[in-house]
Amino acid sequence: MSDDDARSVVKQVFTEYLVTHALRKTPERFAILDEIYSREGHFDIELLFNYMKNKNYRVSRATLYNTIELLIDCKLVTRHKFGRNQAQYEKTYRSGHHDHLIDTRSGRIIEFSDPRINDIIKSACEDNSFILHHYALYVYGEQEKGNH
Amino acid sequence: MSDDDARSVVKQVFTEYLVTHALRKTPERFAILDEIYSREGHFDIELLFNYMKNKNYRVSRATLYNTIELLIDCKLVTRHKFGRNQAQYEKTYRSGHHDHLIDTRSGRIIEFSDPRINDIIKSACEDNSFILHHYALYVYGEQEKGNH
DNA sequence: ATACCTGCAAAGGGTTTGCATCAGG
DNA sequence: CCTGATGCAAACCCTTTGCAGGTAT
Repeated sequence: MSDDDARSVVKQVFTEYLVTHALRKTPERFAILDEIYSREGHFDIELLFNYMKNKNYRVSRATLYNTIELLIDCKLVTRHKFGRNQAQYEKTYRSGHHDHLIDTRSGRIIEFSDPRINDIIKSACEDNSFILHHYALYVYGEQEKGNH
Repeated sequence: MSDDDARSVVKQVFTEYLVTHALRKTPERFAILDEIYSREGHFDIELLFNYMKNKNYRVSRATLYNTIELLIDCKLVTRHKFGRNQAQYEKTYRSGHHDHLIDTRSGRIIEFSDPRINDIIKSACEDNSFILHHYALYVYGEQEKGNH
């Protein structure tokens, strides 16, 4: 599946979500989705705001906050609170679930994934009659110098 | 080990930390530590502030924020950012590591622990030459009604 | 035509900071 | 004594909210 294909699938998912919830398919909402899916890595609202401003696409911060909430709800975007600061976001579709090592000195974030985590989550949910929505595993520490 | 013993051990740990880092052993710092370790469950700064005010122990919020930072650094307290709101804290000494299921509807938090998580963290750190400080696993979802 | 949505700016709320005062070493 | 710590309040910053005007349906 090409990148363009992925972006059109994502657009479909969002469209269906909007229809199902009787929400309007405004151009801003799709422009935001497209901007997010055209980039890699983490971002915060301010960064997204600047990305779009630099393309001369005018969106207000209010709309960004509003739209990202919808995207989280339909699982196209994930929100993280790594440090003490503002929220970080990332696209989720076709990125596969992964977790994060956070270097507390540099703030750098390394992604990793381990298939065993799923089993643990599953049993924790079963044990507590819990219906999973999503999960996040954050590992804080420091990366040794010189090896990377 | 009794509760009182635990509290005195914790006080020792904190004292050593302060000495090592050439920080002052002020009465406020120990009063805050003691207040935290005399209670169970999660708390935020505002709650802690009120706890102490109600005991007629005057501490400023600034000191609470400052001190809790030290307690986190010496691993006597853990900070969580479950939702979008303010930080939640909990004492860590002798509570054993545990993780959290967060009911996104009610906000209720259930603790669980799974020994397998440790292996996963360890290998993730090894693979990335990462020196672990701490980690947190958050599982978001909804608890089924009627079973609890 | 009717809500809903957007943009703007102001309000909000948790956390941090500046500064004068206090007190531990 | 000297420097770090405290308390207070103001500043900060990210996020939310209110309102007037615009637009999807």
